[in-house]
Amino acid sequence: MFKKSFRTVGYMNTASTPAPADGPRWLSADEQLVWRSYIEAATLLEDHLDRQLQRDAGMPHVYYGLLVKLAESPRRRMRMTELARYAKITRSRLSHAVARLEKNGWVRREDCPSDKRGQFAILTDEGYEVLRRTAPGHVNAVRQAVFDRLTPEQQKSLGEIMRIVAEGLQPSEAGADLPWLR
Amino acid sequence: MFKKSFRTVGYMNTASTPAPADGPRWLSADEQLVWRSYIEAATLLEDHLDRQLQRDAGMPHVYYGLLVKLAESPRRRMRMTELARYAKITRSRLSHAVARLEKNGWVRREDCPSDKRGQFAILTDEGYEVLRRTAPGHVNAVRQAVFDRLTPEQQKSLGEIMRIVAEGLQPSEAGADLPWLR
DNA sequence: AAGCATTACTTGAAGTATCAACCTCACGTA
DNA sequence: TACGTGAGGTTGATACTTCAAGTAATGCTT
Repeated sequence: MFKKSFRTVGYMNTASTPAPADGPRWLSADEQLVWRSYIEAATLLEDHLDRQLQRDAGMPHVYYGLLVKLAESPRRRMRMTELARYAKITRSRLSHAVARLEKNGWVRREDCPSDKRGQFAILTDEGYEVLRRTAPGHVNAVRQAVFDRLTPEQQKSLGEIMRIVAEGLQPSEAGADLPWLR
Repeated sequence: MFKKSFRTVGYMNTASTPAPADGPRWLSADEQLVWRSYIEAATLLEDHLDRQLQRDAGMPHVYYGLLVKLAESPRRRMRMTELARYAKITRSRLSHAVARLEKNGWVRREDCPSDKRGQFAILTDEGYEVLRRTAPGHVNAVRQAVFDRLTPEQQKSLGEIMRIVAEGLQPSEAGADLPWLR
């Protein structure tokens, strides 16, 4: 004898009867495998890169990303809110992060002349130097973990897929699920 | 006149000369775009699911994953180390996590009879109930963010890609880059 | 020009993650 | 049996993230 609803929690419904039309749409067995692979890879990858950068550059991956954005910006500076938007993190998180990077001497702040509420985060020479010194090792880690293992088609596919997912989650779409407000 | 090495930090070398054979292999423009899409999507997605679950289930995504693993295990229990390995997190992190889930009454610990060092993490009825109640909403969030936006081919491709990346980062391969020790 | 909602950003507290150090027990070996 | 090594797991300090609440400047509206 079987329990009536063996494994109906988590992601999958393995009961023999199909879910009711108005009930939850569980993930299929295939979808579930895809999702687990994604979670596992994403977890391992973020972990791996965090460790690599913590060891070689003395900062977590997100912080490294902030320095990169600044390095790519004109005059190596960016408004706090804009930087937060680019890095896909909250302004609060950025505030704390910049505070820490400032302590390291890798970033400094400067008031925005045209908007007295505004702040620029600016990559210092020292910060640039850290980036220059550690970038090769980091790129290498990314290569080894991702690009060297994928065919060109897979790389292309990954790009398309992630672009779609990212677009669907942009805060710009925040109101898109509240159509009654439009 | 151009600076000699414009933008050689971060991920890309945009200088007109190719990198020396023994120098860092920067990401190509295409690779860079793929990588940014990945980082953005992964950041946004993890954030989105964390918020969704924090709001609806009172716990972060990782913790939810632990409950799911336990729910799927025989007798709803798993040894700590095994659970950590499945969830791709460190034992230390798991220890802290289980301590918190224990406080919530969703998990309890039990000594392993055959190995006095060992501990089982066990999903309580209350924990199971939380899962049962919140799983539909979570699956829905995953669907909306990922599966509903991808074609079947893209889903398949995503699964393959992430499986490859995950495999490359398994701790089991930890010694693979130390061939001189074999 | 005086409200008043909004934008830009910061702060502090509480939650979670990481790292190294630690304890206990298991197991092979002498 | 005693020793040494390693496995299973926890702990506490420190770092990072999140959330809610805060300050201050902007700009619209009347």
